[in-house]
Amino acid sequence: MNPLTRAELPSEATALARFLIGKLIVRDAPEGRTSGRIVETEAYLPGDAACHAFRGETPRNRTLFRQHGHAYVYISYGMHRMLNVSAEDEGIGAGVLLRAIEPLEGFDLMRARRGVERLTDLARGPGRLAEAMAITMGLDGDDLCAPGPLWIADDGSPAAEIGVSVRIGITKETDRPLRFFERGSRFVSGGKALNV
DNA sequence: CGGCTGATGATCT
DNA sequence: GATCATCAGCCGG
Repeated sequence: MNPLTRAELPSEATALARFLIGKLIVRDAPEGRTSGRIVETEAYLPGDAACHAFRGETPRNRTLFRQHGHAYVYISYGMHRMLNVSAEDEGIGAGVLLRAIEPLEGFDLMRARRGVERLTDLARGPGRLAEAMAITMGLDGDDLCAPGPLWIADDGSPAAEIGVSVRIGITKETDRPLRFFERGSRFVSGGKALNV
């Protein structure tokens, strides 16, 4: 398991969203380590009305404007946290939403946090992923390319076959093909029709 | 299964 | 005051 450096990450949101499929996200918490293979992402681009950065920088979305490879965390529907990766150069607001992982380490910790047993229910969907990985608002702004509580890595596993679809659950710019996923994975959200 | 709905609060207008 | 990158639970077929 090799930590990813910033230089290895594409600094364009669509390319980064594709690149992250099959990579690892690792959470080192006081209770222990949980990690997973990223199997589903969505890109939110500069000039994209669905992107939180669309109306300019605010206190909430400021990490979207940081150099690519920082964690942008926010709360959705008052209760779910979403984990994103800032995607472009300093000053350009764009991000990649992590929507699902295939759990690799810390199954029981994830089960305890989620309150469910089934492996495929632990981190399928962005809210579930964040809960399983104990993503808190305190992680907003964390550098994913540096040692710390949350980081990304490559385990050298073969490149997955990547499927593409429109993004899920948004109300603007609904026709853009900016959702990426590992084809056929049981750990992808959105139902059978959305994993081919 | 698929479809619908209530929960719930930060954020911005 | 409206909006919202979600989820679990419930209902019907």
